[in-house]
Amino acid sequence: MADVAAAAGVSAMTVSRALRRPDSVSAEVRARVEEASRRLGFVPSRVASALASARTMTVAVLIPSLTNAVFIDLLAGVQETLSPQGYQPMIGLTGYGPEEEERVLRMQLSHDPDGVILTGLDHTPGTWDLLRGLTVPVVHTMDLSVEGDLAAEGQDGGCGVQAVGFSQFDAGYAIGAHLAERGRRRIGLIAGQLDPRTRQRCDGWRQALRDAGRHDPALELMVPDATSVALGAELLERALAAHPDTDALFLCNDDLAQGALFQCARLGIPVPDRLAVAGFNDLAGSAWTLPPLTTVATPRRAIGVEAARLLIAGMEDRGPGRENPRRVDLGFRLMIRETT
Amino acid sequence: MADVAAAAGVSAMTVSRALRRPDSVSAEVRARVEEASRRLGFVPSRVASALASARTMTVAVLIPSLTNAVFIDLLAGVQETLSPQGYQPMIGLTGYGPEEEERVLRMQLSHDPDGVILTGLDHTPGTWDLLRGLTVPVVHTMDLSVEGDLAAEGQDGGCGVQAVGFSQFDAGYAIGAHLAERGRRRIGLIAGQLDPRTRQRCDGWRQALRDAGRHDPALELMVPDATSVALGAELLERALAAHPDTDALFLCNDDLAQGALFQCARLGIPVPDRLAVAGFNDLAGSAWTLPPLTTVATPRRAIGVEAARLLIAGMEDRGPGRENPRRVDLGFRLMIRETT
DNA sequence: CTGTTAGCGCATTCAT
DNA sequence: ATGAATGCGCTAACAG
Repeated sequence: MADVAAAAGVSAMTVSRALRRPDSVSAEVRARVEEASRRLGFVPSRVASALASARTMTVAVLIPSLTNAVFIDLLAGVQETLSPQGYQPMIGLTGYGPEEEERVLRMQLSHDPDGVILTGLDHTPGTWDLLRGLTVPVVHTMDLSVEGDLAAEGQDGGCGVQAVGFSQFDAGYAIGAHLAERGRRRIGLIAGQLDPRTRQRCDGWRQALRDAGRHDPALELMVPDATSVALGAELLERALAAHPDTDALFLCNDDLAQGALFQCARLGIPVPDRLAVAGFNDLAGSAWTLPPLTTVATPRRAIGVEAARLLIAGMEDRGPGRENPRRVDLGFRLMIRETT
Repeated sequence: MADVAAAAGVSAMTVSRALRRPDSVSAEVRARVEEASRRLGFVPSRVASALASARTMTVAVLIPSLTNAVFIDLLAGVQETLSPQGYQPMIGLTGYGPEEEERVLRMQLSHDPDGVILTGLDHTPGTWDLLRGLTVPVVHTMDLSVEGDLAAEGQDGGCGVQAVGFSQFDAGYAIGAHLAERGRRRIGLIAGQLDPRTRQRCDGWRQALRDAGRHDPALELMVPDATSVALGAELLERALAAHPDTDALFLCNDDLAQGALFQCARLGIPVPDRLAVAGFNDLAGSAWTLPPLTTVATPRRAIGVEAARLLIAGMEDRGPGRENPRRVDLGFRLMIRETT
């Protein structure tokens, strides 16, 4: 920067200003600085800038995994919103574990991010401690649960928690109610990857069936494994073997549902005539299965975009306190297609 | 750090040492420092560390997009390898455009990464310039093409280029040869997302058909759009409408192939009896389609892991020059299933 | 094995 | 609108 300053015949400070806020210097000086800067191939050091200004222009983004398309979409929304503003997302992978999340968060915080985006509201007390100690904005995503909510408020010491997402419970309820409305009587559940959000969906589904007077716990098949097409195929077979009279199934993620659909075709089980099938998330391809899959479309990308927006708002205004607690519900859409 | 030093009764320098290389201080001092550090909740500032030591512990990772599972897998391999070593990947999205790649790279470089991982070998001259000017290791991935290779060597001024991947051309050739061996005579091609790697696959396929004396350019359907299940379904219909006698199809990515398979089922076209179908990449679900999809399994994750390993090797030894140019071919596997 | 000195490259704060 | 002085928090280099 000193070299550029010398070349432009100004002080280093003026170079710094000219490059960051061009209209804070005279037009003539600006031109000279820009020319010199370009000619010398000057690239400002963000590290030095960060140390001097206490702004790293990075944002910590913690998600459970890269193998679930849901979080990729979330990430894409975050990235496309932060990047144009000059912020660099730093990905942290928690592997669905609150303890690992705390560990990863600790690592990320050592980079002094200007903001933090987390998945879910289920964090360790240690994580809540860390978050409470931060002076930068924090946004939680994907989860808006009432229980988690209250717990969060409590944990966060009444300081308020920003969250963007939708009600997993309500979405699960919607699917359950839809299946019941279709006149199905033996409605089963297949779930994998039992994180809190999956559980809430299942809770919603269960409540809907109870409200319809058709809940049978025996028809619930829940396993801890990561969801996949292969697992869906396998679990469908297991579920039907155990309860051949099942006439509808809710699978907690579309990859499971797609696998189940393939397996139905293989086994010659007519869908939806003999078995109705519903998925969750409306993942790629779900509109094209045979028959097209009934599912719940979730606004993952939009959640990422909105979370990033809130964060930017909080990072821009360098006001004294943290901004107002806030909750953004982006809803969901029941996609009734042909498997139900 | 000064506070920790005071609490432990040592100098700040000793705290720094005790925390970074515990065995460089006496056991007693180490214990005192660790205790004080923990008690005060000290988290070293990486920004300051970076400025003082000229090592940011970050790595720039440039990929075309987050919507193609191939690059997610690559990214996962990179992340799982870098993260345990304390390196933080910084994702940059190029949108498949060399110009955008250069722009993004410039941004990333302002963060002073300790290493750079890129996708492909097709970069702008400006990008090559930037890379040549770096003193940190650079690894290119996914592409090992001879042409790109030579170009790269030229561009890089004989300095040598590190690349990890497989031969897209050979993989395409393998699929073409397989289809020909199966006795198919009217073998078509459907391709989207026409980046250099896709083109090389197509080139390989084309060469195989020529070698078999069965290449008909009329059966090639290439569109610039991003690949997807929906696009596969649509293009299958278009291809068959234009050339009803087609008896085999290579689709340049599995999502296209899965869509094509769905559409065949809808149109009542027996696979493989009337039409053989082959995909590429062996994406999730391809082993479960009806019938299971013949495709080429590509080592995306392994490429990410190996690229990160090479990078780490280069970053650890702070030797004078860049390490030896090197090329790592991780190969591919033809997965013959039932669609051919 | 430990401490001292100096400086990484900027931006904040104040002065002009 | 521009410049000078100062320090961000840590580590390299050297001394002891």
